[in-house]
Amino acid sequence: MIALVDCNNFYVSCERVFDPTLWGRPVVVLSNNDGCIVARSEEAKALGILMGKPVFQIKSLLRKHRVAIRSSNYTLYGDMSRRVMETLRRLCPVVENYSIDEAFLDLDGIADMTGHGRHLREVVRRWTGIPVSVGIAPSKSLAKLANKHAKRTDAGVLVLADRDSQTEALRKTAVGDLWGVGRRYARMLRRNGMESALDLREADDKWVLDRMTVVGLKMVHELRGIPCFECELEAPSKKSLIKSCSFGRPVTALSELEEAVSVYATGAAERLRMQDGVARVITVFIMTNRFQTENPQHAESAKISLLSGTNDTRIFVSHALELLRRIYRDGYRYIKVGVMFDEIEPRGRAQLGLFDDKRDVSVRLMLAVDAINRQFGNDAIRVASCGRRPQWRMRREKLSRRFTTRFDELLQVRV
DNA sequence: TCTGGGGTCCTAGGACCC
DNA sequence: TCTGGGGTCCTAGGACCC
Repeated sequence: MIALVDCNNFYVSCERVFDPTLWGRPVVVLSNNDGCIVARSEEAKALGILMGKPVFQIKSLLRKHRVAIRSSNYTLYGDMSRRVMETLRRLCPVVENYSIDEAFLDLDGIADMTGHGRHLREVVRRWTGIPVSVGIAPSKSLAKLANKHAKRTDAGVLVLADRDSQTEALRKTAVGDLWGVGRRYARMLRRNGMESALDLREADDKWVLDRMTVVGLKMVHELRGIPCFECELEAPSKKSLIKSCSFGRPVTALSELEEAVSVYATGAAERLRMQDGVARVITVFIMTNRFQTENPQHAESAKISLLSGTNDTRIFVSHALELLRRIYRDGYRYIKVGVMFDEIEPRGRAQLGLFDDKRDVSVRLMLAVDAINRQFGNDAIRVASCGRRPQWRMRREKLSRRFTTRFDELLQVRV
């Protein structure tokens, strides 16, 4: 049996741990640049505030109901997520860290599933302050479903062990609410007369395969209680990596785009070295604001394949700048640039180029740079093209403190 | 004025090989 | 008139996830 532990309204819950005045009132957390709603408390959901909604469209609603607003604080959420996952690992040997706020647990050998679910819930709540829901079933897809229904119960735990309870839960679930059925598939399924998740479970294999590929077929088998997705203990290393962010305001000058590209290439390279990988393909893309249709639009990307993989920031930055200059056009109001690495391999296994020496110097230099930045702060050493005090940085006007990772931002309690 | 960021997997079709 | 059979690799695009 598999359990899915899912943190309730995770970003909002993180904010509430450190600010009790947020309890009992509507709270939303915004995306980067304070653009869209990405998390809502139950009270905010009850007001009809939708996920992904642009903030400027519901400004008056937010004001009218005195909704508390926070910018995304990923430093805080990342650290809180780590605490939740570590807590779960103490309680269960097999934990797959599925996303920032969800984990699959393998519960084989446990007799009292409901009791164990409650225990997980209580301990996580006590140790981290984060409320979670637990769904338990024979497959991941059914565990997801169980979790969705568990959220609506007071106990916060639901076990779907037998066929009857599964059938009942599937009957009550719209087909579009299933894990693995997005907007397009939902529309297609409804067109073919399938409204409930139960309809899809009963569908013909060949029919599903033809329309939803083997991925969809596996999911349908899982709904029948046949596990097709195992729990993965080790997080697989990334095969590609993107660093990109919208600007706080439109940018037209090449020099500013060059700074941004340098910063993103540097950041992506750091992440690459954290998984001890090297990348061979670099892509740079730029785009204007596609929602402002009255302005001229330009979106383009360019890429280059290196002869052999590298993790050297300097190499990435110089290629990325070259690619940017190739696609940049004067006179457009750009809203976003990004840097992507592909064909990532583990460093030890990477194929050397015909003319490479061992590149020891570069590897040792990057190790030193990372060590210095760890000790003295992230920007202690960087390439000069990153610029100083960039003007294009994203907006985060309602940012809470990094309570758990910075001494100078610790919560203060007065008695 | 204002609309997120970061990933994975699968398939079809074209180019190319012998 | 008539034009093989069997493969691999790559890319773009489409679907999904949080």
